[in-house]
Amino acid sequence: MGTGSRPTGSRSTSGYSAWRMIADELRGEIVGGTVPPGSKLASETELAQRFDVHRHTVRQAVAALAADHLVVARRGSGTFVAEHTVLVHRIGLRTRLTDSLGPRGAAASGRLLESAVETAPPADIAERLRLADRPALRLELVRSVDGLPIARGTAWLDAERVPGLVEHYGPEGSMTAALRAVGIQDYLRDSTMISGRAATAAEAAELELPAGSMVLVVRALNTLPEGSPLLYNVTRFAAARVELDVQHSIDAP
Amino acid sequence: MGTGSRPTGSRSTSGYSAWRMIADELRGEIVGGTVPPGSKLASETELAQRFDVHRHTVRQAVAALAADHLVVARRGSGTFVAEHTVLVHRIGLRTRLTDSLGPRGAAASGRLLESAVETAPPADIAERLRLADRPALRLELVRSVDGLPIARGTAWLDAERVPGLVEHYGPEGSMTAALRAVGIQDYLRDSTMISGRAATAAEAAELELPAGSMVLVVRALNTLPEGSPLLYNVTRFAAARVELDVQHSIDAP
DNA sequence: TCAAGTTGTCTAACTTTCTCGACAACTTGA
DNA sequence: TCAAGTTGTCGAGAAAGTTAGACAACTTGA
Repeated sequence: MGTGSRPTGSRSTSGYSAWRMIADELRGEIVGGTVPPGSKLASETELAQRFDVHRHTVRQAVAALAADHLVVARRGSGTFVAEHTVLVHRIGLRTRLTDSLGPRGAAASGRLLESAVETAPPADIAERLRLADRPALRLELVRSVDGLPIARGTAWLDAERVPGLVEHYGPEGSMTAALRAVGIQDYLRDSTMISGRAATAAEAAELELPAGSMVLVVRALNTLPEGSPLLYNVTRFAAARVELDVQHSIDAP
Repeated sequence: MGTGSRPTGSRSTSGYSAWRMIADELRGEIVGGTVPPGSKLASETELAQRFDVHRHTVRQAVAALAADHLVVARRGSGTFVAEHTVLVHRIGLRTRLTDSLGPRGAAASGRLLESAVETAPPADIAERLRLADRPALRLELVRSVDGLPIARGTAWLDAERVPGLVEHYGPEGSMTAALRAVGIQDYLRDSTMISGRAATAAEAAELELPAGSMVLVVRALNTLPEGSPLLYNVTRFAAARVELDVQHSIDAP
């Protein structure tokens, strides 16, 4: 670290560079609404004074925000807060990833990375899907909007209940459509757990995120209307690109 | 960075130190269930080989995990995955922060940092609470469990609708109890938005987190049973300590 | 046209991180 | 008891990453 006093966490700031902390600070103000979209950010000189660092350090922070498409720098005139383009993912009783992606949902596309039948799935998966000793079907998925990856998911199903599912998982990558093709018309969201952490290297690569980016981990169990478990999903959303909208009311699809 | 090949994001790994990436990797495996609680982590020598770094670098990563109470190192025998102690926060139609904190909810305590009547609240707040030109009451809160801060919240209310609320917000810090004291018996969760980002310096300090830690931002609007808005909450949870449990079914309080 | 203010680029100095080696302290099982 | 394997500690050198200062290129408004 440098010499001056600057925003400092309570402990162990070590290894977390000044420009990163400044970027976090500015990001908080931007997404928190303190600096509205379209407005001009304080100049690099002013920000350097405010955080008591060299202008170049501020530039690095601003560059990071620009890489996230949060701001746009224009030489000669200034740096401006971009229009917020976070996607909104609805979570409700009848959540479908495909049709839940806000205004730009049309451009969404899913891609099946891999599928496999696991004869010995992890114990927690087997328990949640009440597999007993039946094999599990595992799907590895990536969902993108406008060419930008949004989420990396792992889906688990009872392999014997959804024969031929993989063949029906088309290029648009709709789980709902694939399930319909194997005779399952409707399913409901049973439970949803949400947590957050830093992305692993593999996740960061697959989501085209810089190292150390945040992911929102959504673990969801979907059941058939009569209650038996059908689909267990573990989805890692790029936190910088997605916001989750929890639906409480009795479901308006 | 060093010379060897190691887990590397798709772009801009710069400034994100090797030990941090290794820590993210191990954290992903631990919370993802690949390495179950109680099991022994690979030895520092093995991990150094696996990530192609010096043992000292691995030690720094493991030290970070130990600071998060995710692992416990025992000299002579090894490093072990700790029992998971994340708190579970339920989010549902009748969510109350006070009574939603899993098995250890009893030890929870809230603290009022500051309260103020804002004659000119932010536009988005005024709109959500349908304030017109009435003043808003703003409460700044910190919630801790076992002495460890869990969440940092900002609550907004219509100041004229809840006169004397602050005086009733006791040392246990229950919003529900305070509202009851001013005559509001029941309220419902209307909408909940969840996002994630790195903590700002102030948030990290208040939550006693290392710089750059992740927060889950939950923005919730609560209404009276008849539908008029009552309480707008912006709560930042320490992602390392809390998991959100979304309740979909018709509410079992 | 010009001055002031802005972002972009370059080179150099600095600080931190990472590497490397060696040894100590402790636990476990043979 | 002992050997093997583990985490803990120390010191010093090398390689990054980070910060700093000066100047160029561009925009805007007077």
